[in-house]
Amino acid sequence: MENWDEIRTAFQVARMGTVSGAAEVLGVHHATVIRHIDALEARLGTKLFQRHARGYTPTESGRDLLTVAQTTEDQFSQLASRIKGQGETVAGELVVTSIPGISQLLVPALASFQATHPAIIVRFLTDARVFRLDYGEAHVAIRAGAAPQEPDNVVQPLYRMQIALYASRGYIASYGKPTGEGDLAGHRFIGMDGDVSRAPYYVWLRNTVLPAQIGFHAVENAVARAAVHAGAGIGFLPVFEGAGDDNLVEVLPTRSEWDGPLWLVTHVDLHRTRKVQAFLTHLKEAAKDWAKCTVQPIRSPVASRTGLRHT
Amino acid sequence: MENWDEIRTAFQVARMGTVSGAAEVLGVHHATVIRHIDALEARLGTKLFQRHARGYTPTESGRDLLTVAQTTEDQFSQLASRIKGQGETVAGELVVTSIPGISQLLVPALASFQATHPAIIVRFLTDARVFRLDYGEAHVAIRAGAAPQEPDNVVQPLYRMQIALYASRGYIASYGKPTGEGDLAGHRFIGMDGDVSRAPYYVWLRNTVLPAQIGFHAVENAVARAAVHAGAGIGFLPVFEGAGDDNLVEVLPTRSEWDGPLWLVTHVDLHRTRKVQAFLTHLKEAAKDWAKCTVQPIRSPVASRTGLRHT
DNA sequence: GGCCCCCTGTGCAAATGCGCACGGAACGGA
DNA sequence: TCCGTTCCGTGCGCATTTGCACAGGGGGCC
Repeated sequence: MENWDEIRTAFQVARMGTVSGAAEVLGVHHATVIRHIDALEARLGTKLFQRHARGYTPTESGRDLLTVAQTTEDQFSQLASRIKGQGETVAGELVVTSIPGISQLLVPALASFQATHPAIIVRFLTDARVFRLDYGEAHVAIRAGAAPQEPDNVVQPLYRMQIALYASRGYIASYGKPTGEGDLAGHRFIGMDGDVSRAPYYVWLRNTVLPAQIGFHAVENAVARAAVHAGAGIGFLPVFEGAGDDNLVEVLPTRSEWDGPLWLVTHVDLHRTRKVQAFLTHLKEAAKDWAKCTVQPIRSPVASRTGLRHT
Repeated sequence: MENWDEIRTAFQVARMGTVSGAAEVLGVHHATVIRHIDALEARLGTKLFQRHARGYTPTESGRDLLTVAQTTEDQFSQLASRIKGQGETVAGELVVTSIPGISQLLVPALASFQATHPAIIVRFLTDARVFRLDYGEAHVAIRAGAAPQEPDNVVQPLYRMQIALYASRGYIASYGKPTGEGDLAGHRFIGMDGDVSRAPYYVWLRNTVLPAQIGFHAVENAVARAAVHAGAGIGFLPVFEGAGDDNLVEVLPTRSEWDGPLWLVTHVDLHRTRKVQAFLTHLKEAAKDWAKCTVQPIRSPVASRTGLRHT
């Protein structure tokens, strides 16, 4: 049953009862309609219509086709309205992705967006691998680091994440608190392997302290955070995490060159839809508040337990 | 939502994930597939797919289209199997039409055909007006009189219906029984108006007796039959009706020139289908038995009552 | 009974749509 | 890092499809 257009033509003929009427509805010449019917009947090997001078009367097969195609047309028109309308409504799935490290920052904004638009279903993908917008894996991505350069992606700055050096109270009790940048000798630091190690503050770290001082290497931000809590050394944390944590002491204040910029990335095809636009404005509004307040960190069981051991 | 073929193309792309794969399934060039997708998206004003080098990933709209078109394809393939198969099976509706006067003859054959093929639904149309086969009003028609000449109709002889002159026992008791063709003076006859009056036996009647002798004119065969039963005069009846009726007396025996030929008529488009062929052979088998036995007439209440009044 | 209108059906020319070819890009494996 | 494969995307020439015009036929109305 190939060639669905011929079915549509036969459907209109069965509905109208005449070739001419169907041709007018379909916006084609009546000769085309006749040819479609002839082709379809030849392929099926059965007459769909009784031809006479006053029009075409559907046979049993033709009436069967009529009912089937009627529902098809209904389905298709409903589909068309859904597709045409869904670009204009804020509803359906919204797939957001980011690196896991900033999920604490984003989840409140996602939750409030979902609360504002109940028809929205949020799907928040956080994974070590980068989800690709051009493969349709997500509507919106929040990326950290250098501005993404991929074509067909709309990139706009979202937030400058301030970074500072922190140590746990236990570490300070054991090794003392450095007085400044020049007083870092003899201290132990938390470093990173992998992509994150190319972040400007880790580059600064490798240029400033001896390699042997970096005694703990992680590949995940969450592990580095836990290491700082556990007193394994001095490590970089976002200010929104470190500032609200009683167990942490700011060793060195933020520096603008350490700032981790966050980028709001969308695919150009989805950027103009109302759903994505609504989320972008919502997220940018939320980002204004990130500068004012700090986020209470969620203590993981491991971090809490090892942190308490030092007190 | 015009152009169902483009929906079908988009459906295959969504199913396969690649333009090339869809093109292979559809049996067209992949350039055609791309053009269909582009046209459909332009008409809908929405992207149905995320394009990338490894293929096409359906968006939310594309996935919606996928599910809708999937059911459509299922429906169409089922429809095709039904239509292709129904020409080969003896099932579904069988619409038969005839003049009302010979329904008693046909109904037993229709009933036994329905019993032989339980999947058949018989619809027996008897009406004063002639149903037109070329308008698809019936599959098979049983016509009486001159051989039908309409084009596109397949006509074959079915049966020669023998006609004789009958009177009720009451009429014979009152007016006597004519001894032969020369003894009809003073008797009263039942005549017909309309098309039936051109039947050869009614022509014979008008040529043989005086107009004033035809004292009762009917437009329906059933009325004429009832008039004979009621003793209103001598009238023509098929032998299969008159011979088995105790209330009737044969006034003049059958003559071959009175014979009412019955014709089996089908439309050329339906003639070759198995369903119609099965019915034609069944009916012709039944017609062989019509010559041997007579049909017990169904007494209408009026005919019975008035007929008894004369006894 | 005659006229008119509507509907079907077909030959022919034009146009849309198709296939083909090539270029480009990306992913995976060696 | 290079090469091979597998995609997508586009310009060009051609074939199928479409539109047009006209003929033919039947039904209804006057």
